[in-house]
Amino acid sequence: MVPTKVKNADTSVTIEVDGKPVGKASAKARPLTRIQREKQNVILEAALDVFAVHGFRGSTIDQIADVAGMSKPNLLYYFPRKEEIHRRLISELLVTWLAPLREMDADGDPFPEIRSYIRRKLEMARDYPRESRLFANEMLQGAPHIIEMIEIDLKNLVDEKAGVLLGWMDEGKLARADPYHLIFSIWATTQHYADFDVQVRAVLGPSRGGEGRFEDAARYLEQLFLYGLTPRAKV
Amino acid sequence: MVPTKVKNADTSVTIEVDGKPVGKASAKARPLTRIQREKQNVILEAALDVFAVHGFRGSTIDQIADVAGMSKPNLLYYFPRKEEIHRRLISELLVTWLAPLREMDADGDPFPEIRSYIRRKLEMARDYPRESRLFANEMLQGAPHIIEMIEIDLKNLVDEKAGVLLGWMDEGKLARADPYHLIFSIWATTQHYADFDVQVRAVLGPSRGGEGRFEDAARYLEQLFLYGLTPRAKV
DNA sequence: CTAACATTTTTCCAACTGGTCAAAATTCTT
DNA sequence: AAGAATTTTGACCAGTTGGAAAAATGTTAG
Repeated sequence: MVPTKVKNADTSVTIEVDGKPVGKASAKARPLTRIQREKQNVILEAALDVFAVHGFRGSTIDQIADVAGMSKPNLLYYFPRKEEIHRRLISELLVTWLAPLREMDADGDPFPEIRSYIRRKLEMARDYPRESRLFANEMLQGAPHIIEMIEIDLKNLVDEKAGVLLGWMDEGKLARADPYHLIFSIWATTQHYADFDVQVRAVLGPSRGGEGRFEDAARYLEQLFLYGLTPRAKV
Repeated sequence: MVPTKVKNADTSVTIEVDGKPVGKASAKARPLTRIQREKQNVILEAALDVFAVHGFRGSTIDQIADVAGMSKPNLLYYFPRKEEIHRRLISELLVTWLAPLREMDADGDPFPEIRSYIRRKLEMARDYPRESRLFANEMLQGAPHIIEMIEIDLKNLVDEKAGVLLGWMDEGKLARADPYHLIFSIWATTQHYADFDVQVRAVLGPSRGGEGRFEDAARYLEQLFLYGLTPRAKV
């Protein structure tokens, strides 16, 4: 009874015995060829385009293959199922997505730290809007594919950073406020510029809806998080 | 050549002449029967459930019919096409959605006004999360069905309210800040609790993720918008 | 150059999709 | 209670969808 290699192109090589899959065989997995690496990236790029707009169910393999410039069966040669593509995108995403928060440094001072956290998130909204929308789509659906990661990895990270924020508050360097909702409000206000981009642009109009809107947003948010909207004596 | 009534069940009765639709005939439209009103509502409810999670393309008539507890052809008797259902939901939505902002009163004082605007939006996130998600889904897709309404009605309303905010700033009752981004930040922070509900709950954990989260959010946001995060001497 | 492997294309399929239609069942009106 | 109108159902259809299989074509290490 000799195991049979069924496919190589996919990252996760499937091994069968008597026609039944017996799990990944990392030992047997060959290194990806040049073409495999390139094509997988092309596909993931295309899939990001499509999934970000239509969500998982609303996207079709045909659509993705079309954007990727290849035939559907050819695409399926690299990712044997639609879910596989989505899984890859989503899991890569979470790492990238949490990076800015990870960088928030307990040894720094709260305002520079929060300020640059907001900046980084805003830059991500500007430079990676598709990723933001992919994430938003997943959330809207109840995060079916990443709920455990959210409940464990994300929660742990946020718990830790909430602790950092509380520390700063104890030192009197930061106003006392719910650290969790503080983090939520940073997420919300920054990702809004990616997820609701159409609305933002439509409301700002042609004159103010250009690239400058991110600078305006950064300035405004900085003020909001620093001082709120209470008028101050003199600036 | 006598016009023929083709359907009555739909709100928009179609009249045909020689088999070609010649537009709505509000004159001929009979009042909806009891069953029609009831069933249409059942369908719209079900569709809201489904569309809010899966978006337009990702939702199927079968799914909606299933949730509505009727057969697909029966559902199609009331709404002859999928788009019709979606259109109805979306257009009803926009009216409801803008109501809280409309209520912001130029003659009031800025802080009570902004404060209750935030409360109202937060209540909507709590009580109408499906509507919020339907809206978010539409935005993520680039608002294909409501772009003109966004560009005209919404923009006009926001322009007007931005004027109100600027007025308050001129009077020195409100810190000078970009009024458009101010409004965006209220939208973002409040709708976040509907659209990213899973995440919020997962991060807060069972202890703090209960219904109380909306009260916590309200308290936090109030502080944020009022004073920001700069520590104040004494509360 | 060629055998072994990787890639691509062609063809196909079963399940699902949005939607039609006529007949049957129900409800309403008189 | 009967006839008319409305509502519901079941059978059906053409197009789309995710995916399988195999043949055809490319690529590359020896």
